[in-house]
Amino acid sequence: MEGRIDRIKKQLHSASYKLTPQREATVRVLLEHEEDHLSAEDVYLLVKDKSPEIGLATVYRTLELLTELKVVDKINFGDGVSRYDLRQEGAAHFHHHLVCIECGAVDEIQDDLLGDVEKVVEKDWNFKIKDHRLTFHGICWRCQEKDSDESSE
Amino acid sequence: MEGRIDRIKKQLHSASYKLTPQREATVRVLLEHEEDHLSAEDVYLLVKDKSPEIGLATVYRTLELLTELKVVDKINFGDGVSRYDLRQEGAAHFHHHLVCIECGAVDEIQDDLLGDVEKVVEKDWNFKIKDHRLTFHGICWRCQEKDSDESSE
DNA sequence: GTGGCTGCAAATGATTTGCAGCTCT
DNA sequence: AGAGCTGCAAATCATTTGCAGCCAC
Repeated sequence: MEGRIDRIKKQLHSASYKLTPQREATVRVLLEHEEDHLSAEDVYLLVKDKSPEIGLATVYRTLELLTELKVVDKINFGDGVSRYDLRQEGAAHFHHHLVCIECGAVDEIQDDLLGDVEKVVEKDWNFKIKDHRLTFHGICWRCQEKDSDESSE
Repeated sequence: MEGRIDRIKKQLHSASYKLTPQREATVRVLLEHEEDHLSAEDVYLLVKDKSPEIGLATVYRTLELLTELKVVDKINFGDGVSRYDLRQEGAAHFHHHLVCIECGAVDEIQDDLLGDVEKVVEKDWNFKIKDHRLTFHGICWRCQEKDSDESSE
């Protein structure tokens, strides 16, 4: 984890930004909650536990900065808030999401499933792809089990 | 177009809603701008041309209603606003989008490119897919031409 | 001592809501 | 007269911005 912070620090420096204590605290929260899909408010509350003086605006500014540097991706699942998701280090493309319409859980798919699809799009639509967003909405495995338990009771 | 309005009217009725003049005006605007990706404000301004008494809140309420009935899909391209996109009649799945990061244009792909990918997700992640969102970000064909023109000048 | 960075409070902008009035039956 | 629907204005919520102070080099 320290190594990862160091690398993010270098990324900041090479874009002439500093890793201030507030920024570091924010990054640490993101690293500690890599599996989650935190909103700015969520991040703010978590950072506040460790660094109570931090302001919400600073968190927003830091998240914006990290988005710009492609350390995180800003995503939107259709509720009113933006969520921030750490990129896998070195990942060429953004991972995909499975959003459960019953329980709201969000799972990640790290595999790149779109290789073939992207070739088709680049060729047939003459579109030079830089990034993508793919989200499936449906029923997660947990809810499928839960549902079949209930119906058999 | 009249047929389509009739069918939407039936959909509303079967969910015990009425096709009021304001709702009809809103639906007509959506049909006339099927290619576009209008925000609520955009729709409001266009409806206002024909029916100046309409209120913005009514447009929001109508768009919400149409989303619930799956007549339109609410989408979000990462700018702060929701956009509303008519579903193709009878389409099992939502179409895909190509967002140009240079000019902002949004093109649609109606083909279902995800058939194989969905099979993999359903099987390997045990996820029952109900819908999806796929958006590519990159350079559209128009900007690619424009860019190469400029560099050869 | 200057520029980057911060916290706070105020501003903004999209969307939602409360409510009184209207419409159609 | 009742239910559904509307327009308006006010409220709400996420996010952004202005600004004075602070900190590190």
